[in-house]
Amino acid sequence: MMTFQKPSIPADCVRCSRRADCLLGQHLPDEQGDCAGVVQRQLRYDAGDVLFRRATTFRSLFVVCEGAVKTQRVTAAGDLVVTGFCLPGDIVGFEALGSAEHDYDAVATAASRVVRFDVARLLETCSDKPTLYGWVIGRIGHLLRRKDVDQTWAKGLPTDERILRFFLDLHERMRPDAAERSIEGELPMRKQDIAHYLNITPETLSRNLTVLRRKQLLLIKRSRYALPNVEQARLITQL
Amino acid sequence: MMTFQKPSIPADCVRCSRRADCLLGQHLPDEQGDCAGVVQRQLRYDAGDVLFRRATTFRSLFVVCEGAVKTQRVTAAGDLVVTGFCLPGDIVGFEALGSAEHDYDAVATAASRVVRFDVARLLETCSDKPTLYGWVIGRIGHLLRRKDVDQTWAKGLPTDERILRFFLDLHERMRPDAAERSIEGELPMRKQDIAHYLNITPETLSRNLTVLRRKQLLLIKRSRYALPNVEQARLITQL
DNA sequence: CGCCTCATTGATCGTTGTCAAGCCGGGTGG
DNA sequence: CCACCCGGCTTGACAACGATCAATGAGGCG
Repeated sequence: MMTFQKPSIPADCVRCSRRADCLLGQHLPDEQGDCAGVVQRQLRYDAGDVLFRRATTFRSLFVVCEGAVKTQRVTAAGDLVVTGFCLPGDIVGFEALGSAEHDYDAVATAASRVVRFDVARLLETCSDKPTLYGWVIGRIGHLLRRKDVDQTWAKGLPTDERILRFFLDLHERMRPDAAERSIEGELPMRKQDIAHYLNITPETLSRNLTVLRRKQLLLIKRSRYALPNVEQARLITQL
Repeated sequence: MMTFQKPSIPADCVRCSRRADCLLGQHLPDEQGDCAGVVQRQLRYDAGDVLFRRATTFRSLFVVCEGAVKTQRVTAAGDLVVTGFCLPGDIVGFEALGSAEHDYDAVATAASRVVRFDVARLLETCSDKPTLYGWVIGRIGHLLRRKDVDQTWAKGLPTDERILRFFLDLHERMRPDAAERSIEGELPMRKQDIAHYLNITPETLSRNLTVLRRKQLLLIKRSRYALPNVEQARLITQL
C-alpha cells in the first residue's frame, strides 16, 4: 500500500538522468521559496496502487521519479484499455488541464516514487516565471507529439514492428543517456499491460515476441528486455 | 489553390456556433489592439490544399472557421496515416508547441476558411492576459483529452461501433448547438480519409456502413450522413 | 458522351482473437 | 530444504474478422 514521505523535492534528483527535462530540475518554488505549497508530497506506490481514479476532482499533477504509471479506462463492455505509460521524468494528469475531473485511472505498474504538485499554484507561478511557463508549454507539446506519433505507429506498422517500436521507445525514454551499447533493461510493467496498451491479446504479444526473438531483434527474459540489434530495429520502425 | 484575404478577424464570427470555444471569440488582440500582428491572415483552401508540411518551421497556428483539416503522416512503408480532423473552432498545429518544426502534414479535406496566428505573439500575450492564458490551457487540455479518449475508442470498440462513434463525434463537434432532432449533416472529408483515420480499408468501411444502415443507426448518402437513432447510438458507444 | 475517380460488392487469404491446455517461477508452508 | 500452489506466461487448434485482389457501379466534369 501507499506510504507517505516528508514533503520535499527528492534528494536523489541530483543523480537522475532525466533531470534536464524534469519539472523538479527546473527553477521551482519550494517550501522555502516564494510559492510554498506547490510541491506537496513525495509518495511511494507499489505495483497496482492507484494514484487517482476517473471522475475524481483534479487538483494535483504527479511527477514520476522512479518506476512507472499506466493511465487506463474501462469501456462500457468491460474491456480495460491502457492509453499510456508515464516513466521517470514524465508528468501524470496533464490531460485534465482545464477540466474539473480526471478522466482516466492512474495506476502504478511497478514500485514507484512520485512527487505530487498543486496544479493551480503551478499555473499561477507560470505567470510570474517565463522560464517555467516555457517549460510547461514545452512539456505539453512533447506530450501531444508523443500521443500523435504513437497513434501513427499504432495505425501504420504491422503488429510485430509495433511491438518492437514499443520496446525501442521504452528504452529511449528510460535511458536517454545510455550509450548505444547498453541496450537492455528492466520492464517496469507486466506483459499484460503492454498488450492492453498495444491493443492486442497477451497471446498475440507472446507469439510476436518469439518471432522477434528468432529474428534476433528483441530478447525478453522474465522482466528483462534486450535489443541486440538497435540499429536495424530503428531502421525498421522509423517514421 | 489557396487564396489570400485581407488580414482581419472574420466578420462571420458573430453568427458562428463555435464562438464560445473559439480563439476568435476570446478577448483577442487585433490590428487595432495592443498586440498587432497576432492575427495574421484569413486564408481560403480547397480540398487537398496543404496548410503546412512536416519538418517545416513552426511559426503559426491556424483556427478553422469553415470546412475541415486533416493531420497526417506517411510511414516509412509509404502508408498514409490520418491522426486527426480539425473542425470549425479547432486549432491546427498545437502539437508543435515547444518544437521548432511541425511534425505532420496539415491538409484541407474540404473547401475551408482558416485564420492564421503568430504563435510567439499569442504566447507572449498570454503572460499579460490571464483570461487568454486560461483559455489556451483549457483548449490544450481539451485536445489532450480528445486524443486520449479517441485512443480508448480505437482500442476498446469493435469496428462497426468505432465507425458509429466517429460519426457521433463528428456531428457533436460540427453542430454543438443543434437540437436532438437535427441529426444529419454534410461530410467534410472523403470516406478514404475516414478509413485512414480509423485504420481500416475503404472496403471494410463500406461493408460496415451497410451493416449500420441495416441496423438503422447510420445512413450515408453521397456526402451526407444521418443518425436516425442518436439515443441508441450513444448508448452503444459511450464510455 | 465518355472519362476518371471514388465507392461498393464479392471471393479468397492471412492474421488475430478465442478457448483450452501446459509451463514456468515465485511464494508459502510443512 | 523441498513440495506445493497460484498467477502469469506460453503454445496449440480453430473460428472470426479484416486485408487483399478483382470487378462492377455511380457521380462529377470536361
